Amino acid sequence: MPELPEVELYTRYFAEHALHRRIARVRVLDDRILGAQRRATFTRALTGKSFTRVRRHGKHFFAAAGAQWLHLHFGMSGDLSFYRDEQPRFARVVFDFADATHLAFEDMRLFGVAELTPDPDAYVRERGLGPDPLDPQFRLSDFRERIAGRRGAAKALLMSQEVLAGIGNLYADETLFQTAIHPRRPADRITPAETKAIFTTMRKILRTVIERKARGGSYPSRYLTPHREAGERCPRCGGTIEKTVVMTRTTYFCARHQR
DNA sequence: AGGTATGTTAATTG
DNA sequence: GCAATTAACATACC
Repeated sequence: MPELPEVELYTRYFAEHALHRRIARVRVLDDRILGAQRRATFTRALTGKSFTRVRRHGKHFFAAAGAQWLHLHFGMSGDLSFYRDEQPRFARVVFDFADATHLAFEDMRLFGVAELTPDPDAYVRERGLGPDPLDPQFRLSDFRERIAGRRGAAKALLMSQEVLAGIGNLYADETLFQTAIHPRRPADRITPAETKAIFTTMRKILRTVIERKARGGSYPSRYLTPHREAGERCPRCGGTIEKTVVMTRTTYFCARHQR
């Protein structure tokens, strides 16, 4: 599930519950979640430490502990659960704190990763991740430079983590819906005005969704997201929502106002 | 039973 | 050679 807004909420959740508690024990319940790292390396580095601060870049989460950073990627089904008694069914890594509370990293489908990294900035650089759209340093001019020369589908552009870090299938569709751009439009046929609209609208969407979800709310009714079903009425123009596949991903759009 | 799922990457194609 | 596309990954649920 998680894209940038959801990972932002996980980050806040982690900061609220898991910071400054002594890690008495680290339990890895399925080694496949660790990627290339060895279990002993992972558990040894974190045991006895405590998480002191958190960071997020796109869909990537980092928490400082001692000299290392815990890096989590939530894949398609990752989630966090802070609890006292009931360990979640799909917990893959559990941090047992000294005060008898626990934080579980759950991931049913195992596309996620839990690992250590010495430096989040270096990680982002080495991975070639693009800027976080909500970073105050991120400018329209940066965005223009990053998309220059690209020819693929508009949707592929927004979903590329090298262009921008954090947009996935859902918010790519939502951004294109609100800027009236067809998901298959070639990137080199997006006008400068549309590029600016994407830049502004995308960030507004991310901020709005974070705020709404933080208060336990749902998506605005004029958004595409609550109408992600073929045959639904478009809340902007009254057209019909269509379902198709773009770059192997299920895509919803309004064939009347998205061109 | 089969298709589907809000992600990433390795492999393949153009 | 580089950019764009596709296949593969693992698992539960409708």
